[in-house]
Amino acid sequence: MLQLQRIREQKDAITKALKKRNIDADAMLNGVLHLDEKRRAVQTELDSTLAESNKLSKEIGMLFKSGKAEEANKMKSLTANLKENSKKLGEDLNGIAEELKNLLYQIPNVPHDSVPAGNTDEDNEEIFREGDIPELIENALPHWELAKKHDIIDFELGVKITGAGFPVYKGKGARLQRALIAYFLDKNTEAGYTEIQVPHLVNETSGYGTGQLPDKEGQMYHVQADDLYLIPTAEVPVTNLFRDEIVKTDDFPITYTGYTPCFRREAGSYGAHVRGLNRLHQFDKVEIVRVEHPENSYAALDGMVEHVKNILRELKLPYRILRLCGGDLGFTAALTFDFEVFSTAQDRWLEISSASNFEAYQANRLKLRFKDENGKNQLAHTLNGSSLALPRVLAGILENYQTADAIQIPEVLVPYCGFDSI
RNA sequence: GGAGAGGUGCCGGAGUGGUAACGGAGCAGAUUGCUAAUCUGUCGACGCGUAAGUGUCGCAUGGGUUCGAGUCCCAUUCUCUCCGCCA
Repeated sequence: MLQLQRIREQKDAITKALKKRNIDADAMLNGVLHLDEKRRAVQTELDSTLAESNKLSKEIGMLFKSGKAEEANKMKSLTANLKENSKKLGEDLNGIAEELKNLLYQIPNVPHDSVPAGNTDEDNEEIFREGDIPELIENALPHWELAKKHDIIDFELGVKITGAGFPVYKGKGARLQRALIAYFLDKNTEAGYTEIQVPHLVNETSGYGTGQLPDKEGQMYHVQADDLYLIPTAEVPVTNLFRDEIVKTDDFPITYTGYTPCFRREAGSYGAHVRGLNRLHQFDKVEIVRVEHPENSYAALDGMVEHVKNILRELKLPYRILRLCGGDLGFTAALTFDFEVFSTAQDRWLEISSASNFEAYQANRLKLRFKDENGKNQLAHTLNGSSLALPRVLAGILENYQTADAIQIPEVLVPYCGFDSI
């Protein structure tokens, strides 16, 4: 969430920036400022009430110690009023703080200056494009038909044992999944990211820490018996490793990579665009997460973008990079670059990676801080990106590498697969 | 799942109703050719104050009892040990 101090100091600028998300935040921000003022007034009053009653208690203690029980008992009566007041003020303070917090939870991150205004993905700004779109054979097939033809993914079987959106990978298909995971992890560790394995279920606090809660409550699978959530992305457990931490400046940059399955309810999706691998309830992803000094976070984001470019180059997939517009930007992000691979057989772009800088928005919820040169605690910046999400990479490979009777395996993956065609 | 023990600051660790010892780490300042050592201070959150300062809160979490709670009571939660079950 946004820092109160920032709202106090830059309210107008924030309102203006949030317009790029098509949000009129003026009323909410005024509400925040109003509650903040109220909260501080109540706290000041509560503090002085408590200070007085602490003082009296101390005196009573001294009197008892020196045997003056009668005087002490007399003083006790003085505390009754204070006690009543402080109880009431305490309740007020809690109520106001709660209200303030709930309001702050509803305000999304402030978009970076470079974020274009816009409503939908059509307003995203293409900033880079690379790779040749291959000439496909005649009667080229979309990946779901290729998957069936070569018997490497069985969607019906997944429906049988779980439901739609839970594919079963078979034979070379399964091996290719494993190969992609290993390849991505190797590329990331080569680039300096530390490989990590994290739990696939998280508690509620973690969900709040990275901002999935309360904003996306209905999008996560919730295990009610144990009140745990299946992770929608490794971002949640990995970033939450640093919840309530004060890191050292020397620790920067903190860089992790991890493979996890991701679980998303995708309530509300339908139609042709969710066919095959395009949108799933369970999919695999290798994620990169960084914790950075605020001064470096945008350079780090550029670094992540370069890193993902390299991988796509090696895979020889045609891709483009988009700067997301305000309307398409995630709730917690300040700036996001999406990577899209061109799916030749479907004749459309598929999002396969997304790299974002959250600035201090997540860190504020996480209480993830570092000590600056003056010994003051400051919020760090968090970033993450996929490198990469498997299903659409797989879709891109299947479609773009198809031949009349086989699918070629990209050269860099051959050592990981142990075969060069399907 | 059953029984027991426990959770104190960055770490270790004392503290059975009178307002968080002590040790160590880190940081800052002082001091001494250097390294090191020594001394002093500091350590989380939120207020008030231009500032120096100063107040409140923080002993797993949330309540309660009390003039006063780390300490007593209730609930929740996590960890450890033993038993059971088990990849």
